[in-house]
Amino acid sequence: MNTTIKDIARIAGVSYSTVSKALNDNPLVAPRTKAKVVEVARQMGYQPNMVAKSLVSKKSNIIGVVWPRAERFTWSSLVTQINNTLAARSYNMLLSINPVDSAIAVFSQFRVDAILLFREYIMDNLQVNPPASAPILHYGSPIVSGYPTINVNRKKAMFEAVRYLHQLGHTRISYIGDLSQMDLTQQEKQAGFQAAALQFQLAAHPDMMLNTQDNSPDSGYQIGKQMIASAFQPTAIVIGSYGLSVGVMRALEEAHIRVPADLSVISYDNIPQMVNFSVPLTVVGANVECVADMIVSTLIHLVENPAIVAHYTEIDVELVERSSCGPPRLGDMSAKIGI
Amino acid sequence: MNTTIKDIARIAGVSYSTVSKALNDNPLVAPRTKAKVVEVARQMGYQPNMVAKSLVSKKSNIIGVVWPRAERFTWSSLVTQINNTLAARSYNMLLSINPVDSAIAVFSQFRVDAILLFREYIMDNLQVNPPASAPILHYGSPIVSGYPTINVNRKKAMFEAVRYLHQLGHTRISYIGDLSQMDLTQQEKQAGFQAAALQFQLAAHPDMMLNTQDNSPDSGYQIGKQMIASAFQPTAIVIGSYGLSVGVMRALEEAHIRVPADLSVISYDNIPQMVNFSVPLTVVGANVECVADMIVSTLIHLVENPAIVAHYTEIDVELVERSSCGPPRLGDMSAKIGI
DNA sequence: TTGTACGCGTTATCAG
DNA sequence: CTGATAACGCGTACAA
Repeated sequence: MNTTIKDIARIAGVSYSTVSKALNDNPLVAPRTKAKVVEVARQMGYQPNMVAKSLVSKKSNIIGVVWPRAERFTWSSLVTQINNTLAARSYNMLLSINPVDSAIAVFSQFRVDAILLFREYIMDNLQVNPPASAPILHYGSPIVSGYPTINVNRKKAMFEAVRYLHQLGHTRISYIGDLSQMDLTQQEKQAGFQAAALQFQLAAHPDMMLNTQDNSPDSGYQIGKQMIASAFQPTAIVIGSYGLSVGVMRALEEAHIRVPADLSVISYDNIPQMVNFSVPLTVVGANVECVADMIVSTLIHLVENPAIVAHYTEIDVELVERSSCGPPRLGDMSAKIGI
Repeated sequence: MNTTIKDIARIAGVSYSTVSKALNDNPLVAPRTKAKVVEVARQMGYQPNMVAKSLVSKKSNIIGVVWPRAERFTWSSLVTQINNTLAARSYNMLLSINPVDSAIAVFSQFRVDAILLFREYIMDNLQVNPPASAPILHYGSPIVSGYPTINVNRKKAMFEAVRYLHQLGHTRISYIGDLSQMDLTQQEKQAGFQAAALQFQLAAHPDMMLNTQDNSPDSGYQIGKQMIASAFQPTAIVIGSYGLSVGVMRALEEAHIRVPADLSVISYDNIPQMVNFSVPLTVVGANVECVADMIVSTLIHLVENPAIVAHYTEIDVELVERSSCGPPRLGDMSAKIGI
């Protein structure tokens, strides 16, 4: 049995309402009484029952996070960061990797203070029924959802990636990414690339846009080989995600294509793991700490301000220069392969 | 304002205790009444308040997981799996990546039903004070902690890895891993390797055991290069973790060492990502689903059985054969003659 | 079969 | 300053 304020009251010889006050730094209690109560509580190993606390205060200090897939590497560092930032503000995090609807239902039942919703696919149902009992913050998708939304400016990220390569002198640039219609975040990246291709008058070619269908290393590997063999022969490539980069880099190494001597590579996803390639990758993407800070402060704002109006916040990206990009090579790729 | 059973009672024209019964499939309520109540509840979008529920039932249906580091990839698939298994048994998971003590304190305050404790380092303090209000299950460390403990038999894993290589004909085998004294799980692996080295009379050499100090790809890379240049020249290597393998494989590729033609490689950590190397890695380690199942059922057992006795459960490992191991290269066959 | 009353551990509002 | 007492939403003996 856990000790309660009533137990403390009995031992300390006061009423339990006095104990409550003493333990909550309520000024309406004599310093001597307070000291005594605190001491007794300490001795008895008292730990406040948050369950009872939330029942009366209607606040749980828990943020529910709907996380579709924990294995998805790119987001695990973000979730970690969010948890840390949340802890610093004395909130706790309840994770669910169930489907959106059921996850929200569970969170509603536990009366979390707010819900953070990671979402990738356009077909995930957002019509929550019955409606959630807590404000929802939506992350990871560029559409207006009726909920407050935070999104990384992926379009701009890709635009900047191309601009960077263009400044280095590249004009034949390929895009390797998931071009499917389902995932809006992928579409944004694609759109950013294409806008830049137009603006900087890149060489156009049927094999310029390479569709991996998904973000797995395996698809990256397959499409990487396809890119190497294609007629387009780009001098630089832009890759849509970390997972794809893993596979593409494998394909490149197998074909003994040197990065950046033979081919410049830039990838989306600004995460530390990008250093762990045979050549550390230059990347574009939002800084994880930035995103976490933005998410957490918005979340807390949502909790504290009862009247929430839907809004859309865009997070800016940064380009992290490492060793995978350089000027275009002099001859073409096939000439180099013999070395 | 969320709807409560009192609201439902008013609309349905019954008392709220009847509502409670109807919603909990209590047989002491007429089918007609029950149907009506259920219908009203549905229409009003009623969601039971788990907070109030746990206050009275003293059960939260939450399992707290103390997770030192979410970035550590090896465990993220395990956590995912545990979450799924838990959900199937209608439990929820509260994650904390805070230090052990504070994480347990928070969980105690939320009155979680049980706590799962991932722990790596020997110096993490386990003397929880004040004591946790829920049973603790300890995972990931071979020592007896006073708590029920589940542990993977890493020693046997490494032994089997060596046995496998030995059967393939190898006698000069190196171990690349974290040999520091702090982390008991790493020590177990090392001990398993050394026991096998003795049993199978492997060639001994000062450069046989290579200490990476940690499990980062970068250390793997450095030590990998060191191994390549060493006087020992093993025909096979055993790697202590996924992270290290990432770095070692990079070093191998850079040096144009073919796997398994020039060098056989086997690694600890039985996770799907092991396929995503230039050559899919043969591995040893516990099956993640197995571990998750064991952990979850033990957890639930702990919750349901009030009197818990400390015990120690060991999980068996499996060897997953892929393409990174073969017979020693020809120049070394002389060593095999004696067998 | 249904309704009443109490308790779970807290906070908050009043009297004293 | 301190101590009753009423919520908070729900389950559950027990009474009707």
